Amino acid sequence: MSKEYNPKEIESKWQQYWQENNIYQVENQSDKSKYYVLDMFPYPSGAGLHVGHPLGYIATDIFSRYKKMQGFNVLHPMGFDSFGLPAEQYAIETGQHPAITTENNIKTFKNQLSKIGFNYDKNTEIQTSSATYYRWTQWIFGQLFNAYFDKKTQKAEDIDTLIDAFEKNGNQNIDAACDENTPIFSASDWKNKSETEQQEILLYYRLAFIAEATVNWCPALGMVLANDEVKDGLSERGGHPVERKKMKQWMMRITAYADRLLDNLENLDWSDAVKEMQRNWIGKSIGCEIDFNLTPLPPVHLERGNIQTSNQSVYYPNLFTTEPEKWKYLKELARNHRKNSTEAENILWQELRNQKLGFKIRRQHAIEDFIVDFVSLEKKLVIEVDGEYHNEKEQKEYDNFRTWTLQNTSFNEIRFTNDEVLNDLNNVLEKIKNRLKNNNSEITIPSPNGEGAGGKVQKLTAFTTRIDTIFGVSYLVLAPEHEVISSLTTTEQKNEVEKYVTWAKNRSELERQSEVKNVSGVFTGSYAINPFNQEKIPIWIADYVLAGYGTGVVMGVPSSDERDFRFAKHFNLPIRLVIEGTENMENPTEKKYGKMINSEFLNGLDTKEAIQKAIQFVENQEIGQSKVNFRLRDAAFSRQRYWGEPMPIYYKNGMPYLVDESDLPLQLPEITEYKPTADGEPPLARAKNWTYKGYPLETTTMPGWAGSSWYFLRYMDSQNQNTFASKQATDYWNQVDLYVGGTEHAVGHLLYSRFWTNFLADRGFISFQEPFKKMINQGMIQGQSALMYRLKNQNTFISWNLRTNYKEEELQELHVDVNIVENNILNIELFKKWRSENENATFLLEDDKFMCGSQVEKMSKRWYNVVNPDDVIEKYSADTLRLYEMFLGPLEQYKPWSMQGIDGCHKFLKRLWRLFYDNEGNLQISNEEPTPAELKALHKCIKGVREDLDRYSFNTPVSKFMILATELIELKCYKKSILEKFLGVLVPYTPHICEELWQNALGYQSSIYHTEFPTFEEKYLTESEYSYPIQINGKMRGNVTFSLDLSKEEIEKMVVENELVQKYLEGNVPKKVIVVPKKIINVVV
RNA sequence: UGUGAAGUAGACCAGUUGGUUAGGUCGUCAGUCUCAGAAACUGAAUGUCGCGGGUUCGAGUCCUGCUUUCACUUCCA
Repeated sequence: MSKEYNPKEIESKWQQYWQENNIYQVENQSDKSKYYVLDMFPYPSGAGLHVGHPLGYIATDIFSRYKKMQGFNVLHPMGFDSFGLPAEQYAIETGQHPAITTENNIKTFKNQLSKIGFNYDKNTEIQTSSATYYRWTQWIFGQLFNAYFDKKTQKAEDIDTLIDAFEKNGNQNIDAACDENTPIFSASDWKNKSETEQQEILLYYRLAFIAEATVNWCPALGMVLANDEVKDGLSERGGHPVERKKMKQWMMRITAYADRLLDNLENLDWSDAVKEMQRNWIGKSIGCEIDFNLTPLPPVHLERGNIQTSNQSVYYPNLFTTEPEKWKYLKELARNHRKNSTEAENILWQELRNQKLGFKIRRQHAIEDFIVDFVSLEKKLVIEVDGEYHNEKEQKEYDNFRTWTLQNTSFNEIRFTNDEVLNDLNNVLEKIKNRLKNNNSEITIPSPNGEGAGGKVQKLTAFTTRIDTIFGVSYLVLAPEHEVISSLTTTEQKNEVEKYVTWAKNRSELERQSEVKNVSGVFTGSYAINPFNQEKIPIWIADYVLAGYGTGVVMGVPSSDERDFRFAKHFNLPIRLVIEGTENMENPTEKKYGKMINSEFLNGLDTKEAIQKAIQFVENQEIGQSKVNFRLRDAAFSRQRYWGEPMPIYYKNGMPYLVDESDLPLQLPEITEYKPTADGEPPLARAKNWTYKGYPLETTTMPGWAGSSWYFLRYMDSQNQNTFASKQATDYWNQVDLYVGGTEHAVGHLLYSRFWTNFLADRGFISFQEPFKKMINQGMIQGQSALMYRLKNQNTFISWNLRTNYKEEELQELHVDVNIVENNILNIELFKKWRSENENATFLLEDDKFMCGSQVEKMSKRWYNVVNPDDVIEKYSADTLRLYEMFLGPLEQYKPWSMQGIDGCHKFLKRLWRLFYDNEGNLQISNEEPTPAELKALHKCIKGVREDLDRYSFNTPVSKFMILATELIELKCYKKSILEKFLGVLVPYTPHICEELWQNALGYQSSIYHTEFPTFEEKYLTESEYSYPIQINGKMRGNVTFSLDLSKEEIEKMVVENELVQKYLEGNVPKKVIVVPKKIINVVV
């Protein structure tokens, strides 16, 4: 019987053979070292696979075969993330149970996979929607419900520990991750609470908890989405608009793990891109919260003067800054003060009097209840000189009270110590001058504090990471949603503010994000006081401030923040430079770090020092504290859906309780319709008797990421009935050694599964914190669409290169099915059949062919560029498909699918076949001893392939196989000892053909899969002689052969004497001779 | 805006710590086979390694500046 390479016959044969012999079966206990390879959990969609899907599976299949042949016990399972939206949507539309659709889809999926030659241990397969699986998803949920996070130990602990602590000491000494509004209570408070009240408190601490939260509600999908499921204000799935809505929700306290999730990234062998995305998503920023007091409305009785400024008349208090009644008493006091003034006061007075600084300064002047040292009534600046006693606590309080009062009267205050005046008078005068110049009292509009919300708002707290720039603050901005807005808006500004807030609130998330560059905002009319220099700064509202981040209040520092800069420019607010070197810059925000200037006690410090010193000041003054902020929010866990895991929760007096472990799984009930109920309840509300022990059960289900957050653990021990996976199994298999999948899960699945794994480790169920040690993100395979032109309104198609003969508006560009185009040449017959209207079309040809154009875009049905792997296998073979997908390029890279190269791979397999069988199909294997040249070619290949695979380079071995085949053909080498090693390195890539040749051509009785991966031996690559390339001045001039036994010096000597070298030397003596053994010789003239 | 990746023949990719005349596949061309074509087989040609500087005996590889492309990200104070 003659033997041809007939893939159809051999491929199905061996697929069956492997299956029957169960050669992929995994032992769960072994003395061998383990290796765990995993593909990202597929969702079995109904659409079937296209050629891009198996890319990662082929790579992992190759890698697990490689590892197995190296003697590892390899776990490489496959299963299905089978809860999900498409099946449910289909159920809503057709009434068919999602379980049935899902089952069918999985069947198709598995069928397609097995055709490619993948084989998985059947016993390990899991499906998230089967009760034997989700029973444990529910159990883990229960563990999360019964746990809280201790911040001191940075670990999750049993909730009972917390209850014990409450009973003994209340919660004063507890440092745990909890709700912001958790009240403080004592042990007796706790004991006096009812059970319901106690449960309510516990919800503030549980890692799985219910809370009123603003969620992303998608009305079209009828469900709540997690932050990572929303893109640009639209749902990731389906692209429906998403709105913010307050709802009671199950949540996961992932924020408790923010620090751990961030720190652990360090040790993961993942791409920098994904790590960076996770870092950004967690968004840790270390900063400082700082209070800004508001300037209140001056008491009415002070308004007795009238000062004419440039163009308007504003009321201000004049000389008489206290009431006549008070003045009677204060007059005496003031006189005494003048008589007994300190040395410092006297020295300063000499410099201030007679308008020496350009303004009239008064001495010992009474304001309200106080007598101030010096004052400029015109600029409303009070100058105080403090004696020693000002450092005492009581005096400090008194001073603060006075400062407050002065601010009430719209006076500003500048204060110096005796020492400063005595030792550094010039500096003091400089500061006073500056303040007199800058104190812009003319525009002062007093804050309405005392009106509106009853004057309760006395301060605003801002969050900043750059407290060092505090002296550059020229305004405050609030988010439009901020609740204090109404109480601090002045009557004059009320209309404008209301208009703006309404406008800003009605803008969709999408608009807000896409119009980043548009500056908008409105002034509230109120002012706050910079606690560092008592300066008065206006308070604005702008939508570039997000209510959900920090405190919703930003201190505007136009000189060092891009957005603040734009804002200040737009609204003409002052820009104060605080960093050295920004003085002459058009945009000072381009230099963000450096030495501080114009910043009083921070001057001269660099950014880091200044931040520390400023935080110290803030904390000493008790006007704020250093604070760490995260962008990460707690994750919404409820879905108003049917096709998901039911929560093992029932309600007693409105409080959630866990279903007993022994009653798990809580089975998904059968219902007749999968839509929400008429009054908006989730579909589970339709279920009959949806109760537990007479209490109502939770009606929302778990999100898609619940099941996929721990599936890699179940694979380790998928049949276990007693636990989610035995400790023995998880200890043995440990982390996933190689995880392959797309980048689209960068912040969703990959963050949640890290969270759950960390949690399970904390609770002692497993002994490692991180699920995936090494990850490779495969690039997408893009489609290559075929394009053609048709004359508008005519049934005439134009071959591609003839299009230039027509005007653009005469032509219509169309996509054509790529499966009927080969090498850009259209198969006209098939095209006519493709669409009935093409039957009678006219074709204008070039060189008797109809050419198409091509374009790379996403592989999608819409563009008719989907290539189905089944078709490729039908036309070529599964081995060809596997080889070619790897050959396309590096795994991580995005690359277009093109049929152009696939021929080459197919030809390679045919050439391989011909090494075993001659043209007539006769076996031509010989048992001769191999020659050194043959061994060298083989071992060069083995070495290369091993090195490539060890660094996860899957495309490069392919070309090494091709080179070896070509070399062996050239050498006419049909020797068994060489060819069997060749099959050994090749079998992970093309298992079918290799198994066939192994058993039927070479005559082995058992599977090639059980052989060892060929090892490389250095001795075949080393030679006794080496033909050295000779360079003269770095240029190649020829080759000279030397024995490898010669020393460098000997070679040097011989090189110079060499004819060839002599020719180029032209009688000169070489300056230098470089000999690199086994590499090169370079002669420098 | 930031982060990451990448520019090597007509196309898609290799090129490991600097070291031979930069490789593989497709395509192109020629030959064998054929009445002819397709297929198959055999062979050949094809490169300013994005641009400019630098380091070195020697640079596709290291450093630096510029430039182009792609992916993800994007008001986080």
